[in-house]
Amino acid sequence: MTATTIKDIAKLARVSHTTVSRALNDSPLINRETKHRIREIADRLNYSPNLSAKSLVLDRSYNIGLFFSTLTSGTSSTFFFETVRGAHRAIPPDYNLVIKGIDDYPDFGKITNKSFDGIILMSQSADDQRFIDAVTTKHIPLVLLNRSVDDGMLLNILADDEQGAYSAAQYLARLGHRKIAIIEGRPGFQSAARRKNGFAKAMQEHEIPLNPDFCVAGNYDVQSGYDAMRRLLGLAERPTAVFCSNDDMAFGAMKACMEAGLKVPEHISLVGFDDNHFSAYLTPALTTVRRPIELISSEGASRLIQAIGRKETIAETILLGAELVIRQSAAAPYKSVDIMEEAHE
Amino acid sequence: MTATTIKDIAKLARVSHTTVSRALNDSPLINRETKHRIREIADRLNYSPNLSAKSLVLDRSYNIGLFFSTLTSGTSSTFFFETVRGAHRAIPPDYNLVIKGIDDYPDFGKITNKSFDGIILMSQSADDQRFIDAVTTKHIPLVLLNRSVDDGMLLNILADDEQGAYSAAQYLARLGHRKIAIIEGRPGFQSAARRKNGFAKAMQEHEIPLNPDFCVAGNYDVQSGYDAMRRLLGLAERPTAVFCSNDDMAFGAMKACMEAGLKVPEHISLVGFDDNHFSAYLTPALTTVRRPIELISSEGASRLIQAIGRKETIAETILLGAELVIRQSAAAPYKSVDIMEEAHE
DNA sequence: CATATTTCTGCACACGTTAACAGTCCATTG
DNA sequence: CAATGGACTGTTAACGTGTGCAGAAATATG
Repeated sequence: MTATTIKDIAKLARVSHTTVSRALNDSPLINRETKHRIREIADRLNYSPNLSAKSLVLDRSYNIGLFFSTLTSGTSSTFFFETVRGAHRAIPPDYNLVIKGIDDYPDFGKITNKSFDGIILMSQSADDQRFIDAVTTKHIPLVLLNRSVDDGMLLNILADDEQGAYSAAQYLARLGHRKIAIIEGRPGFQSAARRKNGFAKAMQEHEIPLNPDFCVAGNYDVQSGYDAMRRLLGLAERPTAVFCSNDDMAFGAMKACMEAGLKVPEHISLVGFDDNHFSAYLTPALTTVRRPIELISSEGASRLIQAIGRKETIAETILLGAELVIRQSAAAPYKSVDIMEEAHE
Repeated sequence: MTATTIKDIAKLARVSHTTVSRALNDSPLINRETKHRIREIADRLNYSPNLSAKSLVLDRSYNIGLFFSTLTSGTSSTFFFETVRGAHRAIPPDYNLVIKGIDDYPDFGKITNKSFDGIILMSQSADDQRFIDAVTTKHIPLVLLNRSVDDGMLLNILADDEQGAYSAAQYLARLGHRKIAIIEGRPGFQSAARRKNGFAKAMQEHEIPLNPDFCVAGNYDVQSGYDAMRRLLGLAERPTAVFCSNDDMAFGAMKACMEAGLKVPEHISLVGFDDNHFSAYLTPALTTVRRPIELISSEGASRLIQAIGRKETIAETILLGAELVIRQSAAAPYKSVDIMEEAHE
């Protein structure tokens, strides 16, 4: 009934448990034939080592913590799924991928180098800094995804949000838009700031002044995109194009447009960010920016595994390119088309 | 540098490590003042118990495995997210929620009652049976979500798919539709079969014969919904309403309709299943069936925790109601409206 | 043949915790 | 005053592994 241990195997093989341990770990000290014999017995008994005992003596937990700022809200499901999947893919099967929210912990005392061999933090808020400090002072290997902290001591991996937003905004400008609005991301999230920066940079290069009325708040929720769009449509002078800081908000925005009787992209152009699972299947299909979340996550996980093996920490910031995906939700502005047509005639 | 242990505390408090252990576990054997003194020292040293050592002696891993059939494909992100979130919510913070795919394991030898205190299986395929057998023969507490196995020994928790599909199909019939098609779920998935059953039952009650041309295959992907719809639209006699076995496929189907110049719900009615995060924000908003995934998962997790505590297994099948959410993607059929209008005049 | 060397195996302990059992001390009882 | 019992605390072993060191056996070396 109780699980078989190396001692059971030792008895059957008439050797000491030490020899069994060595044989199963393929130590060069053990005779080939003895190894063979022991392994066969182990197989026969369906032996599987007790991880707790191993952990205790080897000082490794075989746990990799995948932490999110919170699991209760503010995370989109596609984002979550891709992150988990990326990490899962890169982690050897003998490790446990443990999902946690930072807000599970009243304090970080219980997080020790015994409980996690390494931690992947999918960081979504500047509030995570306390957590980062706690983890680094305990010398637990850490990779930080999605946000950069130029601590000089951390491995950061993130999408180039600024460049991504820049290409999206530039695309709108090149289509001929001059009245371009932005629905911003959740306040306090670094990604929100970076995307706005990229947007602003493109505006500046095209010599389009940043109209404060055209910069409306959002929080990455579908609903907030809907609300923000209604505010924009209530303006005396409406924008002809809107850059939404993520796809969820673009969904909401599109809904608001349709309710107002506006056709996308004929009357108003929309661009999103993230390339959600569903974005290609909207009508019109959403032009957006693809952020390689799964790649970020898997890259982070495999670097973490490496760092654990080598017992060294690497400090570096890696930006993975975000790529504009052109579909149907953005087109040349109404007016501009008229003007061009008139010019042709 | 090395973490503090109860022995360190013992030295400082001039007691034996046993006393420390008892004090920290709030044993009634220890004097109040002694407890106090010891706890203060423990706090001061930021003591946190070594979980591996605890696990070894208590024979509990503090790991709860959350298994999916696979993590690489075939799982929708909202489904995944809600499942994880539900389990996470119900599990005490000192447990680790470990995410695994069944297909991570070439064989199940490494899954022992030492590695998991309990297992939650979000089962999506009949192929999971081998896994279920392996887990139960090892006497690891198990709850089975989303599928039922009337093994007599298992706790099953799932949505009442049949009833849900039945209400959706009945709704379409009551709207006046007679030419109703179904886009089916992934072959081999029990949910696919149950939904089709519910659909068929409603058809039967309304004395609508099941037209084989109107039963088209899908696999729960957006793309498969799109493809299936195109097949339906290519039929000589088109359906006036389509029940899609999940929302993802409904998305694809809606896209196909629009491309064909058909308006939803004016020309064709669509109903989905799952109530995805985005379904309410489609245009038209999708009428669908809400399946309480997060509730299923959290209910399963808390029952599992209970079972682990009491060291007993409960065998039961719990069906949680799936509820029709009426929005805008289904309406009375074209023809029927005309007929009714003529009758009124 | 004696000694040195290589090859293999076992003893004993360690990891950090819990728990059965055995004391110790003090107060209460007869 | 001895005996009994209650309230604590300590001794010791155990959980299942891995590892330094010592030792045995086999082989090579002189």
